[in-house]
Amino acid sequence: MAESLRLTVDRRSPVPLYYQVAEQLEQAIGSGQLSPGFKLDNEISLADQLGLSRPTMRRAIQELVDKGLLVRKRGVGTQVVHGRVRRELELTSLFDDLRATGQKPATKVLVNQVEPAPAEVADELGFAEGDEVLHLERLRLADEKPLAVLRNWLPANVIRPTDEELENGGLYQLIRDAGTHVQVARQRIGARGATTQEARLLGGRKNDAVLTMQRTAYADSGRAIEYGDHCYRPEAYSFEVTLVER
Amino acid sequence: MAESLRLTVDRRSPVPLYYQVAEQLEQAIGSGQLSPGFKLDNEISLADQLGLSRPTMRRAIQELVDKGLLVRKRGVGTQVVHGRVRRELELTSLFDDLRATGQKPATKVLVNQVEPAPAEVADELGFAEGDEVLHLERLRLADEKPLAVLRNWLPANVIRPTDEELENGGLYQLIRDAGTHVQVARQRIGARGATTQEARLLGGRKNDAVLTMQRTAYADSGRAIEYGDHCYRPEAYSFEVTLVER
DNA sequence: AAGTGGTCTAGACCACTTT
DNA sequence: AAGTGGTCTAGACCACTTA
Repeated sequence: MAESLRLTVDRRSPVPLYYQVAEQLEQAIGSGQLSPGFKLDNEISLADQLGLSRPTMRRAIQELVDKGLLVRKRGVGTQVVHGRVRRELELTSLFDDLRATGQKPATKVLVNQVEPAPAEVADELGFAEGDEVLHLERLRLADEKPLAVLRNWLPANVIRPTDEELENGGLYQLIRDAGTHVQVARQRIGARGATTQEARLLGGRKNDAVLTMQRTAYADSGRAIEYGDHCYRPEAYSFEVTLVER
Repeated sequence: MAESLRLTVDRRSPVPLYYQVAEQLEQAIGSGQLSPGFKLDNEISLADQLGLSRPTMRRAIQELVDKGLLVRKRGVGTQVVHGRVRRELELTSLFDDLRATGQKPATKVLVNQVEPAPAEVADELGFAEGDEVLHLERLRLADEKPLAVLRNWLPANVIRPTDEELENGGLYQLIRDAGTHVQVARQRIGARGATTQEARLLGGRKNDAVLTMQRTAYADSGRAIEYGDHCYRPEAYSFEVTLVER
């Protein structure tokens, strides 16, 4: 089957070649230009068409396989996955997520102080109990409606934001601005009934179901940079994950 | 810093070299032989020590970066991530998960019949409304206690299990046994209050918080192979995800 | 300046699937 | 037998970080 795409690469660009190709393929799939089930040319042929080596073309394809947009089968070929493409869970903050989807995020700061780490927090961050940590509690709103209660603890020497800084952007933006790069985060997602305080903040009743997420994030130095314990109004928020068999 | 590890590769083994190395590194991290914060030798040195090319060594390291066990930083090096390692969300069935963690899984079959696809299901599977699908409803128990209500719909020609087969293993095992390889699954995780029926099955009350998961799985042919709508007792189950910035 | 990971090449051989 | 993706090599040059 012939390729109906016009892929191009710009070798003067600082953007990696594999990334340029992956982006164009992703866009072609997202726009429907490549329909579900469409069979791509083989890797060597595609590489030749673009003037790339096979490993580079292969890496471009692998990016989309990892995202769940393409499937590969040895001896057979590479095909576009059937089914709709949804927005993925990424290593971005809720604040950025909301802004990206056109909802108007807002933040109300409830707690912003340095205090000794509670046992659970010290455990998650790899600290000793009682070491000083920055404790944040925020109510996150989207389009003026309460969405989530966000509790976070950070090592005291990462950031010291003002309430105003917390109201104007996401936590991860502040961490990035401080020159710290978050590379890995482990999340545990669950559910429970809302506490009285949570229900009041979120505008529901005690024991209403809330979606919960506990997260520990690590900087590229390998050290723990943040522990978060969040709860969300489940009518307004859910997590999406794509799993790929490798 | 010198490497304190004894990594070896067996070139006669059919197991890929990068995978052999990744496995040994993962085990060394998991066993504590490589402590959090430990700095690995650079890629070229490690490759030389093992008699591998740099791309192969690099791929071994990348596997563990993707799993969130290592972090890399250009100009600096590769380090073991601080913090505990948890079991990951993988493309396995709940049944296998439970067995792997030593809990005794059991299944009670509630529905096992072929019927016309409801609108939502047809939409998720990419079928026309009314096309025939296999509809399953199961109550999953762990150590004799109810854990989850599992509702699944599959194209009618994938499997036709007996109730007994469903009671003795996981759905994914049956799909694999039928020669179908599941490569990609998209999951949406949320929460809500239990319905009356769910509360009765799970041994709770109506409106108790339940953790929910909707999943669409795709075979390596790219076609949708399963849609599932599950709910879990949140005291007994949660999802874990590792996010990696690439 | 030295060392690190990030990208890229141009091949090679193999395992698996389909014809 | 032909075609596909999976693995692997032995280099190369570059960008970034640290000293």
